[in-house]
Amino acid sequence: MTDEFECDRLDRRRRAITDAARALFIEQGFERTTLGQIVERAGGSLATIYKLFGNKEGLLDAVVFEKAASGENLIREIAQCGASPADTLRRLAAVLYERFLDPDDVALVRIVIARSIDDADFARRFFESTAMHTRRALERTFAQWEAQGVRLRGSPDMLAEVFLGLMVSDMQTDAISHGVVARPSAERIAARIEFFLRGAGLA
Amino acid sequence: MTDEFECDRLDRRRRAITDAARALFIEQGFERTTLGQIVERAGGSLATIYKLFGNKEGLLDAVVFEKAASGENLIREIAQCGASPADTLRRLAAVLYERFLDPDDVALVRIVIARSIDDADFARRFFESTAMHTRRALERTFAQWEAQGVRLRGSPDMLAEVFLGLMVSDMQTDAISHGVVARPSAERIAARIEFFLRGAGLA
DNA sequence: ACAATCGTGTAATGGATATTACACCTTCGC
DNA sequence: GCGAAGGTGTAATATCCATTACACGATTGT
Repeated sequence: MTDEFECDRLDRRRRAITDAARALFIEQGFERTTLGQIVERAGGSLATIYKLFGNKEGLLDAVVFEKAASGENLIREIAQCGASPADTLRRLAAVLYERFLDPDDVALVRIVIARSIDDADFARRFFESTAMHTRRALERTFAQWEAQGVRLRGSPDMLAEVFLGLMVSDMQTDAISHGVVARPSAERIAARIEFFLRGAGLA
Repeated sequence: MTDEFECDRLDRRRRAITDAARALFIEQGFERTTLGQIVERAGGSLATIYKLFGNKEGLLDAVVFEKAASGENLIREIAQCGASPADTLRRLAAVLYERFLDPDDVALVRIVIARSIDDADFARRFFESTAMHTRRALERTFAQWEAQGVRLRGSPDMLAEVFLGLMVSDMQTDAISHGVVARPSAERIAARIEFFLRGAGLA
């Protein structure tokens, strides 16, 4: 009896392996994680990993890009709710913060940065498939508002840069400081958004 | 005849080694750089490295913290020129950008992040000895202005966070993206400062 | 000039781990 | 049930590099 979730045994194997690999990479980093540990946790065998992913780097690739769904859709959804620009940005900030401060995400970013020392192209692809899309989507949103008659102080691309910079710098600080700095409180985040709205001429 | 710049041969040796190590770390990263390469470039021998630095990590430590002079003094100097808050911040931004976008600095930050996966404490010490000092110095500057009667929108610590966030996010983006994103033009930077001044109620 | 101190060059040592090879055994279609 | 296709577990292979050991030669103070 073939379960519909098991139609392809290889798919299940692939999943089990990437799940185990992701967990181990997040715990220990890429270099410290041995293929042996992955097999130990996921079952299966070394040979299967090589068959499915080519080599260890192929496995990292699969892990990183599997969850690299960009914030693009997120932004589009929230932007199309029809709320005022200020409210839209407030809601957006809350959602993006949640995402950017997720410890697992931060750990993966750390890994991408570390890996990028040896493989610059890897970092570029990652950046393109995540932050770049998010930035462009936000830029389009600002441009759209402007086209609808909203007066903005600053160009859409500068504003997108700054807005994301305000969100992301905490994640990046966290990536560097490894938890020295407490994550910002809700009040602190709110204060930043109001700051942004003033700067952009929206409040 | 002992040259005054050569009073201690060990000091010269130490310098030659850290110079070679820094260059190689920046070029190739920490892991890929072998002690053999360092000896090859600096002369001397493996035994000397172990005598002076204990082990490979000790050498990285020396390299990273030797140039980790914080932006603290910089901020104090510029803040005490007596210019208006707005002009002080404009000048500060120019100087900090110069510093944060230096490719060698970015490469070292990448290395610190990579290393922090295995040694969280290393990252913490780095962060404390650099960004943390800069942040506190800026915070004190804002507080001082407030004490002198300047009206600010937002608390000194929130403003310091945001100001540095605006400066630093580019460096960090660069660290991640490995040069995908063009570094901001002077105009772009200027636009950001004006944005900050509006947000802080200084313009 | 002398001897002791200390850096130098070379050559082990030792451990870790990605990658491959190979001989079983399980699974699935018929 | 049967046989082929393909996972599985184990055990090499092969390399790479930090670290240590050691014997030689240079430098310095007297």
